[in-house]
Amino acid sequence: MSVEIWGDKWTLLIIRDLMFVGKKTYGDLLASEEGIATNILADRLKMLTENGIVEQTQTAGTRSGSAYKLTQKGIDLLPIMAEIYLWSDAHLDISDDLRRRIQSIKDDKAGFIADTARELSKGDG
Amino acid sequence: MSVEIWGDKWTLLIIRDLMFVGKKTYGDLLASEEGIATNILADRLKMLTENGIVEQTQTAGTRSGSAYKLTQKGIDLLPIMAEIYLWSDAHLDISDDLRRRIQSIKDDKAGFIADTARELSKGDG
DNA sequence: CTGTATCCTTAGGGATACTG
DNA sequence: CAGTATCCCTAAGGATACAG
Repeated sequence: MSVEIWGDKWTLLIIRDLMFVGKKTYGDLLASEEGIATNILADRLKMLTENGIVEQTQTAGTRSGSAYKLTQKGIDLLPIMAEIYLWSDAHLDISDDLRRRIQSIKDDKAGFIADTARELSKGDG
Repeated sequence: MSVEIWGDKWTLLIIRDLMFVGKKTYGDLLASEEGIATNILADRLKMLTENGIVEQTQTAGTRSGSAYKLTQKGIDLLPIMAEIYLWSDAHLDISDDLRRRIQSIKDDKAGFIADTARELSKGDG
């Protein structure tokens, strides 16, 4: 039951950041609000890459594949994340800001997922 | 982002067992395929209870509230679990048996969720 | 900036004995 | 059967120095 992904705090936060927060680089992810350690971040990115959920952008020529992005398999996690947010909205004490952003999921879940997925797929190869 | 729940392997498995496997008692849960330790199980059940996701059935008079069940808040996790299963079906190497059971979610997700929720709510007080 | 390597500490958790 | 209490040990992970 994909416990590797759902049984780890940091993995979840990385996916969130790549999916919704627009983070792309190692440095972006490192600067997460929660303060992940460098070795942990590297370890999780490796695991996610090995599992085909994340990949490094190869802009062929650009030195260092510093950018990460979700693969289609990773993008397919969107419905799960959306449901997690909806549940959080209903049952958790969250910030007004987050609640406002969740409103767009409530307004049109399918649309939100489709739009976000399209955005994440930009420039896929 | 409810990292308590989604960042812990055992918590996820307990919810799964209560939600889909029909387990109710401490002993049932203890006998999980994955082999949870007694102290860990007790700890997680306590955490889930404190978070209002699980409650002990009080059959008023029956000694020892040995049965656990999901609260409404816990039942509301159903859409998330359903999406996790759908994702697993699409992207993971799972058993034929599990795939067969997921088929019923694919056939009618809303119906599956409604039916399961109703089943879990039986005898709520 | 993107990682890798090491060190060191703590907490998670397996095993198991024990209690109501 | 339903938990609690201990013990012990490994592994997760924070801090940080180092490397490409």
